[in-house]
Amino acid sequence: MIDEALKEIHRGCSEIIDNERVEKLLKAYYDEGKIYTVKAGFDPTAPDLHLGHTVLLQKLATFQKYGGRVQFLIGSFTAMIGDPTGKNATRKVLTQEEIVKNIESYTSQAFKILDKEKTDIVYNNEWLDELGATGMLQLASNLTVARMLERDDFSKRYTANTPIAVSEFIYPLLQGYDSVHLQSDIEIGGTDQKFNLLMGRQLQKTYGLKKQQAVLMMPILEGLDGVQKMSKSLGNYIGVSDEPNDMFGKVLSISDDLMWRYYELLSTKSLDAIALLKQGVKEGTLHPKKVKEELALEITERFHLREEAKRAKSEFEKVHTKSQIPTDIEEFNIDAEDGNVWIAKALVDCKLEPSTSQARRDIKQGGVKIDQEKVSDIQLQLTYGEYLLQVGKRKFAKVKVK
RNA sequence: GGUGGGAUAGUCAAGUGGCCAACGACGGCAGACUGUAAAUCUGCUCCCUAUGGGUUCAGAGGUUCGACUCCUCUUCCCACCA
Repeated sequence: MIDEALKEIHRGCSEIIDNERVEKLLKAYYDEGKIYTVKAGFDPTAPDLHLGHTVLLQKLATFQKYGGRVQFLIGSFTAMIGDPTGKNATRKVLTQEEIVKNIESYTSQAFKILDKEKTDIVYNNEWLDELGATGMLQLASNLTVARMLERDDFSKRYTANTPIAVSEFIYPLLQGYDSVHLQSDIEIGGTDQKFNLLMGRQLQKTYGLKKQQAVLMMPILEGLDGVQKMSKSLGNYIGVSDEPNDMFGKVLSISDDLMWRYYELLSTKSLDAIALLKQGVKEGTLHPKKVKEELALEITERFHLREEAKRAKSEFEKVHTKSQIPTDIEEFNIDAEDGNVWIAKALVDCKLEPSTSQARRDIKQGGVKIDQEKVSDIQLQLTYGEYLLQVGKRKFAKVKVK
C-alpha cells in the first residue's frame, strides 16, 4: 500500500529532498490515520491556469489521496515583490480587489483537480503583515549575501551583470517563513523554486521547529513547441478553460516525444499502463496518433463533460481526417455598399487575417479557400450571398454579404 | 556624483549620408509531404485594393537636395570609477 502511494508521489518528480520524511508521514497515515500537511504557494497574479500549473495541482491531489491536507497558499503579500525567477523585477502592484478576483477564479479552476474538502486556502499577508520591520530584520539576519548568491539564478544574473533588486533577496525568506508559520510537513513546487523551498527547511530549523519540511520538486512542463516552458505569454499553452475543441486539437498537435512527457506529468493512467503504450508504439502495434488521441481525450474530459470531449474528438476527425468543415463556425455579416466586397477585406473583417497585406500573401500562396475552392485572384470581389471562408487548415468563418 | 558604451521590426542582431521597409538568425504564417506529429523542402513575414503609396530604426528638435546613419537636448539601460 505504502509502496504504491510512494510510487505515485514520486512520479514525474525531478527531485525529492528528505524522502525519508515523506515515507514516515505516509507510514503514520497508514498505521494511525495521521494527517499531514502539504504546502504549495501560488501567485495571485495569473488567473488563467494552464496545464503547466496543473502538474503541481495534480501532485497535490495525489497527496490528498494518501492522507495529505493541502495548504493552498496564496502569496497575497509576496505578490507585491515580484518573483525573482521572473524576467523583469518590476511588476504591477495589484489592488486588493484585483487580488480577490484573481484568487476566486484561480481557486475555482484549481478545484477541478483538488479535493475541496482536503484543502485549506491560506493567505500569507495574514501573518507577514504582522511581522513588521523588527521581524523582517530578524528574518533577514538568518541569511548571508554570499549564501544568497549561491542560488543559481542569482549567481547567474550577478555574473552576467543583470540587476538584482534587494527586495528579491527578501522573497525566499518570506516564502520560507510561510513554512515556519504553517508548520508544513511537505512543500512542493517547481524545480525553479528549489532555493526558496530549501529556505523553508532552513528557517523551520532556525525558528526551532522539531521537524523540517520535506521538499518535492516538479519539473517545468514544456509548452506546445516542446522547448520552452508552457506559459501564456509565449502562447504555447493549453488553458484549463480552453474550449473542448481547442483543447483536444492542441493536445493532438504536440510532438510524439512531448506526448510521453505529458503522459507522465498529466495523465492519471498508471505508470505501468503508460509503459505498455510506449512499448506498443515502439513495436509498431500501436499507432502513435491513437495513443495521442487517448491522451487528448483524457485531458479534455478532465476539464469538460465527457460528452463534450467525445464530441471534440469526432469533430476533430471530421475536420482533419475527412477534411470536412467543422460544425460550429463563427458567422459574420458584412454590408456591401455597392454590392461588392473585396476578398482580402472580408478575410480581415472575419478575423481570419490580421491585415489585408497578410491576406494577399496567403491568397497568393494558395492558402485561402471559398466554399472549398482555392482562391487565385487577389482582386476577387464577393457579391451578395453566403460564403464559407477558410484560411490555412484550421481557420474557418461563415460570411453573409448583404 | 564622474567617465565611457548602448537603445534598430515578435526576439536576437547587421547596417555608420542615398543602392534601406532596412543583411542574417530564430520565431510566426502559408504551401508540399504527413498522422493538423516530428524531420525535411518552398515561399512569405510594417501598413494600404498595391509593378504604386504611406508610416518606421527610443523621444523631441536641427544640419542636408537626401538621415537608421551627422549635431543638440530628453528618457531609459549597461560598464568602469567614487
